[in-house]
Amino acid sequence: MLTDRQLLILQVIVNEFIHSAQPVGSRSLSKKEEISFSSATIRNEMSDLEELGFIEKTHTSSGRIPSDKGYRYYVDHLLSPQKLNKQDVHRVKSIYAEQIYELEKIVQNSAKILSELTNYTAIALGPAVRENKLKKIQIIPLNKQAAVAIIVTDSGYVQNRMFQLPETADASDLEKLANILNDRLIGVSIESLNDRIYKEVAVLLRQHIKNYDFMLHSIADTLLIPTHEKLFFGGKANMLNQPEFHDFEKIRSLMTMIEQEDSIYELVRENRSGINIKIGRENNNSAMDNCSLITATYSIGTEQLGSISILGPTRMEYSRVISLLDYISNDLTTVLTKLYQSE
Amino acid sequence: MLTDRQLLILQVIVNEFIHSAQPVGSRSLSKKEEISFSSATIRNEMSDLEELGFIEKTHTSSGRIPSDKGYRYYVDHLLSPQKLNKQDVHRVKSIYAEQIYELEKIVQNSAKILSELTNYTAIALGPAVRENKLKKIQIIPLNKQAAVAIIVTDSGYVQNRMFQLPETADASDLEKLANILNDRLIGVSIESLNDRIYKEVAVLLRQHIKNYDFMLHSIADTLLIPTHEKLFFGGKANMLNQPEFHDFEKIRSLMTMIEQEDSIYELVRENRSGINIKIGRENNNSAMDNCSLITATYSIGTEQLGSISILGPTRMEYSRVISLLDYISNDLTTVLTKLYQSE
DNA sequence: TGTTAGCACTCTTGAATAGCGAGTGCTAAT
DNA sequence: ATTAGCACTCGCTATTCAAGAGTGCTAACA
Repeated sequence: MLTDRQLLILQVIVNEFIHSAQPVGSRSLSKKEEISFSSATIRNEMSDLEELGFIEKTHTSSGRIPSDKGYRYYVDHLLSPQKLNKQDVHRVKSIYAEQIYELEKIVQNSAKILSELTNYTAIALGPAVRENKLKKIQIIPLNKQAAVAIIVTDSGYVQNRMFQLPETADASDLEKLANILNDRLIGVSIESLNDRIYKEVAVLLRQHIKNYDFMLHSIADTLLIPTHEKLFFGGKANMLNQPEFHDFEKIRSLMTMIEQEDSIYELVRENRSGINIKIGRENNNSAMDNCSLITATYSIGTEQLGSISILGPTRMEYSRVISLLDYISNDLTTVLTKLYQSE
Repeated sequence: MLTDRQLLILQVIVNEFIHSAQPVGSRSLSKKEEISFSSATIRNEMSDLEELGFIEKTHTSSGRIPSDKGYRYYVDHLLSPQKLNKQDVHRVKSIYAEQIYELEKIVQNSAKILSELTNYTAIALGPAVRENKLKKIQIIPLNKQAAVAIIVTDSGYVQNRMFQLPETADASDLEKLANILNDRLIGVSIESLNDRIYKEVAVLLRQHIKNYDFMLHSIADTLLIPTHEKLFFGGKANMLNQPEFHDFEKIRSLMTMIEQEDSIYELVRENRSGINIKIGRENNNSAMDNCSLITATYSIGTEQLGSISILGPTRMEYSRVISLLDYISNDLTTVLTKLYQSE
């Protein structure tokens, strides 16, 4: 196990590197207030810490930087929680300042504010309606060829999707369709709508509507949920301000990765509630080797809805980011619960 | 005026630079097939072209690169239109391959495909509903505190917006509200909805609904249109692959600018129908000094709806991009008109 | 035995220098 | 009017050099 002195040194190294982005050497460490022993002692300790894998050198005679393992230890054991200052809290509260009631907009806004507060990139994973139950479905005809289906779920999420009509459809057909759907699908989880339509609704459609086949596929397609929830970003360009990304190849691979929603989704689909931290290679994505991802989940009541994450360099201000994310996600949960929980 | 030989040289310089991104010198020019005179002659001509402002040097003894003015002349007079090849056409058609009927998704998809085809950044300005007429408005109650208003415009655009309810509101109030709105607002342009509500609807609300004041503001706020139409992007990271943006400051200022929707909107809100080309400083935005923006508009019927643009380096493949944009925007107009034009 | 001072050594960084290659402008010959 | 020839310029790359920061090791010290 590490001695107290080693822990202290590790902690100071990480803190220092987080703020300077420069390898930290024994001499500059020895000048720190909290450190009362000589640079030679520090060198010995650092040598041990390196052997244990907590810190590394960038070249033979450089100062040390924390390794992924070092950050991991720091995050797990050495982190002192930071209280948000008033400006931060005020800023977070401004998420709800405008009168917004759209769930997605609130989430999107959170990502924006969070990225501004941290100067890192924020990623919000939109509300998962997958397991929501259908509360209401309404059909509005648009013209001869198309109509809109409006879906309301039990957690108050509303979506409208357009679908095509068979040539022969008339107003009464649509009304019948709406009635059948409402009759059969209310209370059904969104993810199984498609299935249910083919299994239960099909029969009824056939009885009541001519050309039911076209209508069937059309409405079933429409109610298919997308493969993943929406992603919202804030501060995509912020990483350009981090010194570690002055390396052109690094910034390119990161930016290219961020553009591919699939890979981001892969990173962010984290289910454990609370705060999750992935450091550097723990993300299993070479473009993320120099990045850490901190994720917090938000819910309505007890039902976990989505997450909000900060993507920053491994050298990120863990303490601040964790505090912010924790605060925002709790806040978000409270607000959303109040706004949307069905009585 | 320029001599034929000068035009030829200008054209070859631009073509060459577009493909190599390297300043082009007299000797390499003289080796080109289409050029039958010596490098010394070319040097003289280039000297004249430089004096006229069409080309410039990067340093005293470098080859020449086109100036903004040079590109402008090239675009206006020297461009040979390029026919799309089969793969391109096929790719463009794939925009509509999936059965999508959401206007916004089609536009978004166009931006994505276009960015992939060009390797530049695509920006689509979403449909302007501003001048659309309200065709139908529907209110769906969600819970005690909130309801959704679904707005359908005459061009088939559907949107849902949530709004808050007064404590006292009951189902019959909402029904009344919906009736009043439908009675009074159908045919009214979306941009003047808010106004009309305060001027006409207010009186009626007062007569029929208790606590009408809260309801009035709530629904009026909800129907206020956003300050600008939605923007969709494709290939934001593509510019990282352009050699001119290996300069860190350039890429940072560009990326930061792209993140600010307001400035993009400013660039893209171009009303003339057809193809619009802005080269380098013509964009009046220092982050765009090394970029050109080519914009094409799309419509439903004769009503101009939005635009789709390509943002690339000034050294962009104008001919190809123009052909693509022209094709896509026409296609888009045709498809949308067929899908959405109200009969 | 743990701590520290001292020292030789390593490596990065930035500045200075030189040679190469591509390109220009000018002049004189065609 | 065109072109060959030539001196000159500038960017690019490689090399060298010194300064500075840091390390590891050894020997002395409390």
